[in-house]
Amino acid sequence: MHGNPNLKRAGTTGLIMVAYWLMKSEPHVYPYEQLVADGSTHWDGVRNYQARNMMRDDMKEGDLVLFYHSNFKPPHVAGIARVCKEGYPDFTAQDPNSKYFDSKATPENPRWMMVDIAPVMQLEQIIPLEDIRNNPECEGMLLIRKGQRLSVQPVEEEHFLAVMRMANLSLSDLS
DNA sequence: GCCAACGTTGGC
DNA sequence: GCCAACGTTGGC
Repeated sequence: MHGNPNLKRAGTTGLIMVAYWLMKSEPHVYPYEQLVADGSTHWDGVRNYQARNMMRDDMKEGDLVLFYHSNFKPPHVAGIARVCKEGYPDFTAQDPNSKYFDSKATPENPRWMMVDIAPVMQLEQIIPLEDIRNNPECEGMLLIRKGQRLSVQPVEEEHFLAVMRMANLSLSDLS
């Protein structure tokens, strides 16, 4: 039960092993601009076991993240982020004053986990969901699978690179 | 605002 | 362990 056996962590540069993710945020709640203003943030409030498991087991420091704005017209990728702190307990689950409070979460069994992310680059032009859906290079991407609603999801390298190309970016632009 | 898809809960 | 009911997600 440890780690995702399907997760590829192939080294793009041959030196640094990076995996890719997509994280959804509602811009009315927490937009990419806020991540830039904050410098980094803890990704609290995820209450889905699949997403939790990925944050707990699979997301590593330096992994790259497509920061996605959901519940917005149009829904879109707004920027690139990176994981800057690996999985640790989501303390909001143990805070009775938090809207994410979960009475089953304890210090011994925190139940929910989170990672920290930091901004890497805001896209000069957002990439709308529809453009991703219409891009043959993005075929098979979880984001555009019917019924898919995971707020944290793995992204294959070829798909990450395809989205980057849509933004006229390459990996070297991120360093 | 609608609603399909999905995850969780809880009775049995 | 099944599954109906319910709540949430999130595109449209």
